[in-house]
Amino acid sequence: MISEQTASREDYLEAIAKLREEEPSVRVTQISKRLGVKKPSVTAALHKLSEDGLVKHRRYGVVELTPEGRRIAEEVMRRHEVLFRFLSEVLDIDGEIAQEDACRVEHLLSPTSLDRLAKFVEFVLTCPKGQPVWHKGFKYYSEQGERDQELVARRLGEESQ
Amino acid sequence: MISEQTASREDYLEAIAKLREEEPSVRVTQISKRLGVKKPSVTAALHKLSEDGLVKHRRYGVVELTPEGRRIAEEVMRRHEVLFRFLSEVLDIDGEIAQEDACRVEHLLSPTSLDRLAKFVEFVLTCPKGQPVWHKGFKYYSEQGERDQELVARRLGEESQ
DNA sequence: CCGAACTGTTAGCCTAGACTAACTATTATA
DNA sequence: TATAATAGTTAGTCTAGGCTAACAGTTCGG
Repeated sequence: MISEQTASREDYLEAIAKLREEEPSVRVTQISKRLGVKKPSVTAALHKLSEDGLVKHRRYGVVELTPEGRRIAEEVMRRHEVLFRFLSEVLDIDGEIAQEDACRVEHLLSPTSLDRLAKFVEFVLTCPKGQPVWHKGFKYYSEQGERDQELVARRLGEESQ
Repeated sequence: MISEQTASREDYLEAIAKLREEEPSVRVTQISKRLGVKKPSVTAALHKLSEDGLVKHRRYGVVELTPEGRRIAEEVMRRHEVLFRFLSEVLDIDGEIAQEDACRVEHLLSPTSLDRLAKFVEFVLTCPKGQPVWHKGFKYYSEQGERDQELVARRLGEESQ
Protein backbone atom coordinates (compact mmCIF):
# COMPACT_ATOMS: atom_id res chain seq x y z
CA MET A 1 0.00 0.00 0.00
CA ILE A 2 2.61 2.48 1.07
CA SER A 3 5.43 2.57 -1.43
CA GLU A 4 8.71 1.49 0.02
CA GLN A 5 11.66 -0.57 -1.17
CA THR A 6 12.95 -1.87 2.10
CA ALA A 7 11.13 -2.44 5.37
CA SER A 8 12.59 -2.83 8.83
CA ARG A 9 11.42 -5.09 11.59
CA GLU A 10 9.56 -2.16 13.08
CA ASP A 11 7.69 -1.62 9.84
CA TYR A 12 6.41 -5.17 10.01
CA LEU A 13 5.19 -4.75 13.56
CA GLU A 14 3.52 -1.49 12.69
CA ALA A 15 1.86 -2.95 9.60
CA ILE A 16 0.56 -5.91 11.56
CA ALA A 17 -0.88 -3.66 14.25
CA LYS A 18 -2.56 -1.40 11.69
CA LEU A 19 -4.01 -4.32 9.74
CA ARG A 20 -5.30 -5.78 12.95
CA GLU A 21 -7.32 -2.63 13.49
CA GLU A 22 -8.88 -3.00 10.07
CA GLU A 23 -9.50 -6.73 9.79
CA PRO A 24 -10.09 -9.53 12.27
CA SER A 25 -7.20 -11.70 11.14
CA VAL A 26 -3.87 -10.71 9.65
CA ARG A 27 -2.30 -12.78 6.89
CA VAL A 28 0.96 -12.77 5.01
CA THR A 29 -0.61 -11.46 1.81
CA GLN A 30 -2.01 -8.38 3.55
CA ILE A 31 1.33 -7.52 5.09
CA SER A 32 2.99 -8.07 1.74
CA LYS A 33 0.63 -5.66 -0.02
CA ARG A 34 0.79 -3.06 2.68
CA LEU A 35 4.57 -2.90 2.78
CA GLY A 36 5.03 -3.31 -0.96
CA VAL A 37 7.19 -6.37 -0.48
CA LYS A 38 6.93 -9.89 -1.88
CA LYS A 39 5.51 -12.68 0.23
CA PRO A 40 8.73 -14.60 0.77
CA SER A 41 10.18 -11.48 2.37
CA VAL A 42 7.26 -11.40 4.77
CA THR A 43 7.72 -15.04 5.67
CA ALA A 44 11.39 -14.45 6.37
CA ALA A 45 10.67 -11.39 8.48
CA LEU A 46 8.03 -13.23 10.48
CA HIS A 47 10.53 -15.97 11.25
CA LYS A 48 12.92 -13.53 12.80
CA LEU A 49 10.23 -11.66 14.65
CA SER A 50 8.97 -14.98 15.99
CA GLU A 51 12.40 -15.91 17.23
CA ASP A 52 12.54 -12.60 19.06
CA GLY A 53 9.16 -13.25 20.59
CA LEU A 54 7.45 -10.30 18.95
CA VAL A 55 4.89 -12.13 16.83
CA LYS A 56 3.10 -15.46 16.90
CA HIS A 57 2.82 -17.29 13.61
CA ARG A 58 2.37 -20.94 12.68
CA ARG A 59 2.93 -22.12 9.10
CA TYR A 60 0.05 -21.18 6.85
CA GLY A 61 -1.68 -19.57 9.79
CA VAL A 62 -2.64 -16.08 10.89
CA VAL A 63 -0.23 -13.53 12.32
CA GLU A 64 -0.54 -12.05 15.78
CA LEU A 65 1.51 -9.73 17.91
CA THR A 66 2.75 -10.78 21.32
CA PRO A 67 2.33 -8.22 24.12
CA GLU A 68 5.91 -7.09 23.62
CA GLY A 69 5.39 -6.86 19.87
CA ARG A 70 2.28 -4.81 20.43
CA ARG A 71 4.14 -2.49 22.78
CA ILE A 72 6.79 -1.80 20.17
CA ALA A 73 4.22 -1.41 17.40
CA GLU A 74 2.37 1.18 19.43
CA GLU A 75 5.56 3.06 20.10
CA VAL A 76 6.34 3.11 16.39
CA MET A 77 2.83 4.26 15.57
CA ARG A 78 3.17 7.09 18.04
CA ARG A 79 6.41 8.18 16.43
CA HIS A 80 4.85 7.94 13.02
CA GLU A 81 1.91 10.01 14.14
CA VAL A 82 4.09 12.76 15.54
CA LEU A 83 6.15 12.99 12.39
CA PHE A 84 3.16 12.82 10.14
CA ARG A 85 1.39 15.59 11.97
CA PHE A 86 4.46 17.76 11.88
CA LEU A 87 4.92 17.26 8.16
CA SER A 88 1.31 17.53 7.14
CA GLU A 89 -0.13 19.99 9.62
CA VAL A 90 2.82 22.22 10.40
CA LEU A 91 4.83 22.08 7.17
CA ASP A 92 1.68 21.53 5.11
CA ILE A 93 3.25 18.72 3.08
CA ASP A 94 1.03 16.62 0.84
CA GLY A 95 -0.43 13.68 2.75
CA GLU A 96 1.06 10.99 0.55
CA ILE A 97 4.58 12.35 0.81
CA ALA A 98 4.18 13.05 4.50
CA GLN A 99 3.25 9.41 5.08
CA GLU A 100 6.25 8.14 3.18
CA ASP A 101 8.67 10.48 4.90
CA ALA A 102 7.24 9.63 8.29
CA CYS A 103 7.66 5.92 7.52
CA ARG A 104 11.29 6.38 6.65
CA VAL A 105 12.24 8.73 9.46
CA GLU A 106 10.26 7.14 12.27
CA HIS A 107 12.96 4.56 12.97
CA LEU A 108 15.84 6.97 13.11
CA LEU A 109 14.98 10.00 15.19
CA SER A 110 16.24 9.90 18.76
CA PRO A 111 13.64 9.73 21.54
CA THR A 112 14.80 13.14 22.70
CA SER A 113 14.11 14.78 19.37
CA LEU A 114 10.90 12.89 18.93
CA ASP A 115 9.50 14.00 22.27
CA ARG A 116 10.56 17.54 21.66
CA LEU A 117 8.98 17.48 18.23
CA ALA A 118 5.76 16.17 19.69
CA LYS A 119 5.66 19.07 22.12
CA PHE A 120 6.51 21.45 19.35
CA VAL A 121 3.66 20.26 17.15
CA GLU A 122 1.33 20.50 20.10
CA PHE A 123 2.55 24.00 20.84
CA VAL A 124 2.31 25.25 17.31
CA LEU A 125 -1.15 23.88 16.65
CA THR A 126 -2.45 24.95 20.01
CA CYS A 127 -0.80 28.32 20.07
CA PRO A 128 -1.22 29.09 23.76
CA LYS A 129 -0.34 32.74 23.29
CA GLY A 130 -3.39 33.09 21.11
CA GLN A 131 -1.56 33.80 17.88
CA PRO A 132 -2.77 31.32 15.32
CA VAL A 133 -1.67 34.09 12.99
CA TRP A 134 1.76 32.58 12.77
CA HIS A 135 0.51 29.57 10.88
CA LYS A 136 -1.08 31.65 8.13
CA GLY A 137 2.03 33.78 8.28
CA PHE A 138 4.20 30.82 7.45
CA LYS A 139 2.00 29.69 4.61
CA TYR A 140 2.21 33.13 3.09
CA TYR A 141 5.95 33.30 3.60
CA SER A 142 6.41 29.85 2.19
CA GLU A 143 4.41 30.55 -0.97
CA GLN A 144 6.30 33.73 -1.58
CA GLY A 145 9.52 31.83 -1.11
CA GLU A 146 8.65 29.35 -3.83
CA ARG A 147 9.82 31.92 -6.37
CA ASP A 148 13.23 32.61 -4.92
CA GLN A 149 14.05 29.29 -3.38
CA GLU A 150 17.65 29.77 -4.42
CA LEU A 151 17.89 32.97 -2.47
CA VAL A 152 16.64 31.36 0.69
CA ALA A 153 19.09 28.50 0.27
CA ARG A 154 21.93 30.95 -0.14
CA ARG A 155 20.94 32.88 2.94
CA LEU A 156 20.84 29.66 4.90
CA GLY A 157 24.29 28.83 3.65
CA GLU A 158 25.79 32.16 4.60
CA GLU A 159 24.34 32.20 8.05
CA SER A 160 25.62 28.76 8.82
CA GLN A 161 29.28 29.69 8.51
CA MET B 1 34.32 11.22 15.10
CA ILE B 2 30.56 11.12 14.79
CA SER B 3 29.18 7.91 16.25
CA GLU B 4 27.41 5.77 13.72
CA GLN B 5 27.21 2.06 12.99
CA THR B 6 26.48 2.10 9.33
CA ALA B 7 27.31 4.74 6.74
CA SER B 8 25.79 5.23 3.34
CA ARG B 9 27.51 6.31 0.17
CA GLU B 10 26.32 9.83 0.85
CA ASP B 11 27.97 9.79 4.26
CA TYR B 12 31.28 9.01 2.62
CA LEU B 13 30.95 11.85 0.15
CA GLU B 14 29.98 14.24 2.92
CA ALA B 15 32.86 13.14 5.13
CA ILE B 16 35.36 13.55 2.30
CA ALA B 17 34.09 17.04 1.53
CA LYS B 18 34.23 18.08 5.18
CA LEU B 19 37.72 16.65 5.68
CA ARG B 20 38.85 18.42 2.57
CA GLU B 21 37.85 21.72 4.19
CA GLU B 22 39.97 20.92 7.22
CA GLU B 23 43.08 19.34 5.73
CA PRO B 24 44.88 19.60 2.40
CA SER B 25 44.73 15.90 1.56
CA VAL B 26 42.16 13.31 2.53
CA ARG B 27 43.24 9.76 3.39
CA VAL B 28 41.48 6.54 4.21
CA THR B 29 42.36 6.70 7.90
CA GLN B 30 40.73 10.10 8.34
CA ILE B 31 37.52 8.96 6.72
CA SER B 32 37.59 5.83 8.84
CA LYS B 33 37.88 7.83 12.06
CA ARG B 34 35.29 10.36 11.08
CA LEU B 35 32.65 7.82 10.20
CA GLY B 36 33.51 5.41 12.99
CA VAL B 37 34.09 2.61 10.54
CA LYS B 38 37.09 0.32 10.00
CA LYS B 39 39.51 1.00 7.19
CA PRO B 40 38.59 -1.96 5.01
CA SER B 41 35.05 -0.65 4.91
CA VAL B 42 36.35 2.67 3.64
CA THR B 43 38.40 0.96 0.93
CA ALA B 44 35.36 -0.99 -0.20
CA ALA B 45 33.17 2.11 -0.23
CA LEU B 46 35.75 4.05 -2.22
CA HIS B 47 35.83 1.31 -4.81
CA LYS B 48 32.13 1.60 -5.41
CA LEU B 49 32.18 5.38 -5.40
CA SER B 50 35.05 5.27 -7.90
CA GLU B 51 33.09 3.00 -10.19
CA ASP B 52 30.24 5.46 -10.07
CA GLY B 53 32.61 8.30 -10.90
CA LEU B 54 32.06 10.17 -7.65
CA VAL B 55 35.57 10.01 -6.21
CA LYS B 56 39.09 9.65 -7.55
CA HIS B 57 41.35 7.28 -5.65
CA ARG B 58 44.44 5.30 -6.64
CA ARG B 59 45.77 2.52 -4.40
CA TYR B 60 47.55 3.89 -1.36
CA GLY B 61 46.88 7.42 -2.57
CA VAL B 62 44.80 10.38 -1.51
CA VAL B 63 41.06 10.67 -1.97
CA GLU B 64 39.39 13.36 -4.05
CA LEU B 65 35.87 14.13 -5.12
CA THR B 66 34.96 14.42 -8.78
CA PRO B 67 32.79 17.39 -9.73
CA GLU B 68 29.71 15.18 -9.57
CA GLY B 69 30.81 13.79 -6.20
CA ARG B 70 31.27 17.30 -4.91
CA ARG B 71 27.86 18.32 -6.14
CA ILE B 72 26.23 15.49 -4.24
CA ALA B 73 28.33 16.13 -1.14
CA GLU B 74 27.24 19.75 -1.11
CA GLU B 75 23.63 18.76 -1.48
CA VAL B 76 23.96 16.40 1.47
CA MET B 77 25.67 19.05 3.56
CA ARG B 78 22.88 21.46 2.80
CA ARG B 79 20.31 18.89 3.94
CA HIS B 80 22.33 18.19 7.05
CA GLU B 81 22.54 21.87 7.81
CA VAL B 82 18.81 22.41 7.49
CA LEU B 83 18.02 19.48 9.75
CA PHE B 84 20.65 20.42 12.27
CA ARG B 85 19.42 23.96 12.50
CA PHE B 86 15.86 22.83 12.94
CA LEU B 87 16.77 20.41 15.69
CA SER B 88 19.23 22.61 17.55
CA GLU B 89 17.85 26.09 17.01
CA VAL B 90 14.14 25.49 16.78
CA LEU B 91 13.65 22.41 18.93
CA ASP B 92 16.60 23.32 21.13
CA ILE B 93 18.03 19.80 21.06
CA ASP B 94 21.52 19.23 22.42
CA GLY B 95 24.14 19.73 19.69
CA GLU B 96 25.59 16.23 19.86
CA ILE B 97 22.22 14.55 19.48
CA ALA B 98 21.12 17.02 16.84
CA GLN B 99 24.19 16.14 14.77
CA GLU B 100 23.55 12.43 15.02
CA ASP B 101 19.88 12.73 14.19
CA ALA B 102 20.64 15.00 11.26
CA CYS B 103 23.17 12.46 9.97
CA ARG B 104 20.65 9.68 10.06
CA VAL B 105 17.69 11.56 8.66
CA GLU B 106 19.48 13.57 5.98
CA HIS B 107 19.35 10.71 3.49
CA LEU B 108 15.70 9.95 3.88
CA LEU B 109 13.62 13.08 3.86
CA SER B 110 12.02 13.90 0.51
CA PRO B 111 13.23 17.03 -1.28
CA THR B 112 9.77 18.48 -0.83
CA SER B 113 9.83 18.16 2.93
CA LEU B 114 13.41 19.28 3.12
CA ASP B 115 12.78 22.47 1.20
CA ARG B 116 9.70 23.21 3.21
CA LEU B 117 11.58 22.59 6.43
CA ALA B 118 14.31 24.96 5.30
CA LYS B 119 11.75 27.66 4.72
CA PHE B 120 10.13 26.90 8.01
CA VAL B 121 13.38 27.24 9.93
CA GLU B 122 14.06 30.48 8.13
CA PHE B 123 10.59 31.73 8.93
CA VAL B 124 10.66 30.78 12.57
CA LEU B 125 14.08 32.24 13.26
CA THR B 126 13.41 35.35 11.26
CA CYS B 127 9.86 35.90 12.45
CA PRO B 128 8.78 38.39 9.82
CA LYS B 129 5.72 39.42 11.79
CA GLY B 130 8.01 40.66 14.50
CA GLN B 131 7.04 38.11 17.14
CA PRO B 132 10.22 36.49 18.37
CA VAL B 133 8.05 35.99 21.41
CA TRP B 134 6.90 32.68 20.07
CA HIS B 135 10.32 31.14 20.51
CA LYS B 136 10.50 31.94 24.21
CA GLY B 137 6.88 30.88 24.36
CA PHE B 138 7.74 27.42 23.12
CA LYS B 139 10.67 27.03 25.47
CA TYR B 140 8.44 27.90 28.38
CA TYR B 141 5.71 25.58 27.18
CA SER B 142 8.18 22.81 26.56
CA GLU B 143 9.74 23.05 30.02
CA GLN B 144 6.36 23.02 31.65
CA GLY B 145 5.49 20.01 29.58
CA GLU B 146 8.46 18.06 30.87
CA ARG B 147 6.44 17.25 33.97
CA ASP B 148 3.37 15.89 32.29
CA GLN B 149 4.87 14.47 29.16
CA GLU B 150 2.45 11.60 29.37
CA LEU B 151 -0.47 13.93 29.23
CA VAL B 152 0.76 15.58 26.08
CA ALA B 153 1.32 12.22 24.47
CA ARG B 154 -2.17 11.16 25.36
CA ARG B 155 -3.66 14.30 23.94
CA LEU B 156 -1.77 13.73 20.74
CA GLY B 157 -3.11 10.22 20.58
CA GLU B 158 -6.73 11.22 21.06
CA GLU B 159 -6.64 13.94 18.47
CA SER B 160 -5.20 11.65 15.87
CA GLN B 161 -8.18 9.30 15.79
C1' DC C 1 69.80 1.78 3.14
C1' DC C 2 67.16 -1.19 6.13
C1' DG C 3 63.91 -2.45 9.42
C1' DA C 4 60.01 -0.80 12.43
C1' DA C 5 55.78 1.35 12.40
C1' DC C 6 52.10 2.91 10.19
C1' DT C 7 48.79 2.98 6.25
C1' DG C 8 46.03 0.68 3.03
C1' DT C 9 44.27 -3.51 0.64
C1' DT C 10 42.60 -8.22 -0.01
C1' DA C 11 40.07 -12.20 1.15
C1' DG C 12 36.61 -14.28 3.46
C1' DC C 13 32.71 -14.04 6.29
C1' DC C 14 28.41 -11.84 8.62
C1' DT C 15 23.75 -9.32 8.90
C1' DA C 16 19.56 -7.29 7.22
C1' DG C 17 16.38 -7.38 3.67
C1' DA C 18 14.68 -8.28 -0.97
C1' DC C 19 13.87 -11.15 -5.08
C1' DT C 20 12.58 -15.25 -8.22
C1' DA C 21 11.39 -19.96 -9.11
C1' DA C 22 9.53 -23.82 -7.60
C1' DC C 23 7.12 -26.42 -4.22
C1' DT C 24 3.40 -27.32 -0.54
C1' DA C 25 -1.00 -26.32 1.92
C1' DT C 26 -5.50 -24.74 2.04
C1' DT C 27 -9.87 -23.22 0.14
C1' DA C 28 -13.44 -23.17 -2.82
C1' DT C 29 -16.12 -24.67 -6.42
C1' DA C 30 -17.91 -27.72 -10.15
C1' DT D 1 -14.78 -35.26 -3.65
C1' DA D 2 -11.53 -33.86 -7.12
C1' DT D 3 -9.25 -30.28 -8.96
C1' DA D 4 -8.18 -25.48 -9.88
C1' DA D 5 -6.97 -21.32 -7.72
C1' DT D 6 -4.96 -19.00 -4.06
C1' DA D 7 -1.94 -18.57 -0.09
C1' DG D 8 2.34 -19.49 2.02
C1' DT D 9 6.97 -21.53 2.24
C1' DT D 10 11.64 -23.00 0.87
C1' DA D 11 15.84 -22.65 -1.47
C1' DG D 12 19.03 -20.13 -3.66
C1' DT D 13 20.81 -15.38 -5.01
C1' DC D 14 21.62 -10.52 -4.70
C1' DT D 15 22.91 -5.86 -2.68
C1' DA D 16 24.59 -2.72 0.76
C1' DG D 17 27.61 -2.37 4.46
C1' DG D 18 30.39 -3.99 8.25
C1' DC D 19 34.17 -6.82 10.43
C1' DT D 20 38.66 -9.49 11.27
C1' DA D 21 42.96 -11.45 9.93
C1' DA D 22 46.55 -11.38 7.11
C1' DC D 23 49.22 -9.30 3.54
C1' DA D 24 51.40 -5.35 0.87
C1' DG D 25 53.18 -0.51 0.38
C1' DT D 26 55.19 3.61 2.39
C1' DT D 27 57.72 6.33 5.33
C1' DC D 28 60.86 7.53 8.82
C1' DG D 29 64.63 6.98 12.03
C1' DG D 30 68.91 5.23 13.05
